[in-house]
Amino acid sequence: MNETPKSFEALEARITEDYPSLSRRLQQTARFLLDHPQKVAFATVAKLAQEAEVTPSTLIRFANSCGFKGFSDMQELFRSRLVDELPNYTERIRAVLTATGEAPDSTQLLWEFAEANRDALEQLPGRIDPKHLEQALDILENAEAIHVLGARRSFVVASYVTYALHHIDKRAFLVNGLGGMYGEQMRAIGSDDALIAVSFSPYAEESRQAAEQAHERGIPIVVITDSSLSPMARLADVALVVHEAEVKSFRGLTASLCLTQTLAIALGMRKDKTLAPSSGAGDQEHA
Amino acid sequence: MNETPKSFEALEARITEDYPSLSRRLQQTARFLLDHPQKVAFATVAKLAQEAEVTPSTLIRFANSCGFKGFSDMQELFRSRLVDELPNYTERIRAVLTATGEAPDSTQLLWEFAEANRDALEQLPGRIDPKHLEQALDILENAEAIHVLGARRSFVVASYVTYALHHIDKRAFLVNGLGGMYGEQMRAIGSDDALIAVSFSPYAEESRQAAEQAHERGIPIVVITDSSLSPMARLADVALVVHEAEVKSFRGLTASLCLTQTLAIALGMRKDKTLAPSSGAGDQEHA
DNA sequence: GGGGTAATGGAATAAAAATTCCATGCATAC
DNA sequence: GTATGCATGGAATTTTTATTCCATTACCCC
Repeated sequence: MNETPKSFEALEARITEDYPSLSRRLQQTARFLLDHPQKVAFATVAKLAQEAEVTPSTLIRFANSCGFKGFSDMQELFRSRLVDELPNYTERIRAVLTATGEAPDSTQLLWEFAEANRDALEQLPGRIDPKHLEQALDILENAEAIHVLGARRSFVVASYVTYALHHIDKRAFLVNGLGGMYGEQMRAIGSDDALIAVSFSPYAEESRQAAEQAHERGIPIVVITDSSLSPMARLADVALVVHEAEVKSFRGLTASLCLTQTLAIALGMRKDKTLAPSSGAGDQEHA
Repeated sequence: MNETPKSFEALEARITEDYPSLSRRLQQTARFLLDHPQKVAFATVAKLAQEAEVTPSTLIRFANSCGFKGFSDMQELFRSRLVDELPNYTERIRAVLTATGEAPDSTQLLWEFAEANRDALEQLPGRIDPKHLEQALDILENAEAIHVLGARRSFVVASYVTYALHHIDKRAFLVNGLGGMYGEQMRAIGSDDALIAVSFSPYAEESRQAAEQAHERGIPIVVITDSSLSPMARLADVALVVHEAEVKSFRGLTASLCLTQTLAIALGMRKDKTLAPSSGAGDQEHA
């Protein structure tokens, strides 16, 4: 047996290394521990065992297999890790920012971005009108298939929406303009389908044109954009307006992703409710 | 006796207020608690008593005098402080959630997602090792061009990275496997280039193979993944591990996006510093 | 200075938690 | 099939930790 890890990082490395050779339950334990170091620091063996869905014995065995005398011994490392971390978020940013020269610029930046995006997310739910959200869901629910349009920065969101829709078993197509075929892809939209158009400033012309075309055909359109003044908004049956974080003139996407994630899961829950009123939406794995 | 404090802040206020009227030992205890909240969160009554140079009984008495049922009860607040920092937000969610019938499910869900993603973002900067971040930037800075690999859910992140890199005028290519040409695209990577591989559970086999191939060729690899147990992690020159929010078995992407955003901008700032030391990174528009 | 009151320390007790141990299950090799 | 070895769950045990209680001390008012 190797020597026992002396720091959290060492433990992490050790677990990573040993992982493949561990038994099923011990692997399960390993994953839980690395995924929830926070909880491990505080909770008791019994509580953790319950959460990780293993028995207390397994936790102890795991600790032993890492070379610790017992679970408590291992827990020490999880705790020491938290002690190093500063308690208050804003304080910590300030600490990093003022200690110029010590912490690298990149880490300061990471704190700034995280904080800015957190702000954006905090404001998001309050700014979205519940009525609009429901209307969007109505449209999507009634659609035979959903086509998703988004260029440049919006492409990221569009591809995520498509991915998420697939996961709830909703037919979805990403209008990606591959081979310069925006027009062709848009014409392939059936009359019972719907369109989700994502568009952020500076609004890509090709997206606008494509959306206009769909609008003329009477295809229902849900627009996700960053301003109600967006040229897309007036084409929309429902427009969802998202304010993104901005750091160093660079806009984030977290709020939009959060919104689209919600759209997809809410849609999934509606489907489940229709099909089997008793079950939840929790049956897609690792989505 | 007043009611028991429900948050660490409330407790702090309460102690401050009561302080003058406390006995000598209790004052001593109060000072110790406020000076070392960190320790209080973790240690046992006996240990703390020793450190504070009072007896265990005194600690218990103190907790009781603040209105708690026992010491453990009070310790809860010291712990919760280290874990979650905003009771306001959670309260708001709960308010929305309990007012069932009024707000539609979808809006509740939006609040949940926003909160979960905020959590993920809160933990992100503390979990990323500044050294790793710098190493990743070193690799990217020295690369002639950067290739970005990511399938399925990771594709969203990969395409965002590519987009962001273009915006800081770094040559970037998205390895998208279009036409089933993963192998071909990977072989097109030059010997002075670098690879960013994004991979989340369930780890896509095609990504692993592609990364393996690059690894054998000695191409520097930066991996962005959700667990240090990821099969990609061992191929990496630097592995950045991100914990994403999870609601209803559906994982978010906000933390990963935030991290990649940071990588791109930090890289941009380095370039600017090299070219014209006086200016910042703020010259790309609406990126 | 004496009697009372509140504070304190420490030992005894109760509660909770960690750990051990064994019976059972499961898979694999023969 | 059967036997063997490791993995697992759960109950029993031990250890640790929190709490209570009471004897002692310090302080204050009379």
